[in-house]
Amino acid sequence: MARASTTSDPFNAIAEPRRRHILELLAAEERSVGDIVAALELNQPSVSKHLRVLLDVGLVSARREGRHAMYRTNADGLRTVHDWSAMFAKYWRGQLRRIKTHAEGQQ
Amino acid sequence: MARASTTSDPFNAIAEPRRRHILELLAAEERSVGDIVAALELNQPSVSKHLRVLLDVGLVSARREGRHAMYRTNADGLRTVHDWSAMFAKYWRGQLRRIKTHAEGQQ
DNA sequence: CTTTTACATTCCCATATGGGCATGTGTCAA
DNA sequence: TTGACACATGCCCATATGGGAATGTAAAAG
Repeated sequence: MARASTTSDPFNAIAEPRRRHILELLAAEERSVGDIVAALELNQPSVSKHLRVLLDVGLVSARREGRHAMYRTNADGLRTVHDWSAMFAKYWRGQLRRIKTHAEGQQ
Repeated sequence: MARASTTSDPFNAIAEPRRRHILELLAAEERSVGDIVAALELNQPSVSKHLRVLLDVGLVSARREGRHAMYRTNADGLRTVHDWSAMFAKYWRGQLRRIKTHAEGQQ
């Protein structure tokens, strides 16, 4: 078996740095493919392919406006990632330090 | 170009479901390879390879104890993932609902 | 209808797996 | 030293890319 598909889940989809950039770019505002191509330094086909992956896994939504394809990040799709990583928060050193600080404040 | 290396960053490393399982398993307590093999249903070589990837990217630490190799999750390495995904929190529908609820409480 | 614009797909190919199996290595026991 | 035990690596192979280039397609313009 090889590596799992990028469209199998959000974790695989965001493994690509460029896809993370795209998600960051489309988080605040809807953008056309051309805007993304201009913002990142990628060829149009590459951007379209990445958007396809993100669309398949549900991390972006698409809308057609005339000749323009408008994309937007579906932030809810990233809750899975956030929740998973949050499980480890209590083991962070910073967290322990915070707990320690809190405990010292109690004295 | 193909997909980036699994050891290039935490995002690529956690793209594998089995590696996420391993990280969950080793988050609370240090464990030997044999324990992990028993806990997950994987062959020993597969587990060792996944641990190698996690070690290279810094998501686990290893220690030698006699014939046993003890591994433990380095939770700090997941802060990158957590922080990144947290950027999208303000766009969550649940978050908006919470803001709305909060606003209603203000009235 | 033809052309241009804005994307989406397809092809080709080098690269990076991840699993199964075999083998090498380090450590403790006899 | 020999043998068993616990892992780590190496090999082989099917699979899934991701980029570049070329091509297909939908929609507005002329």
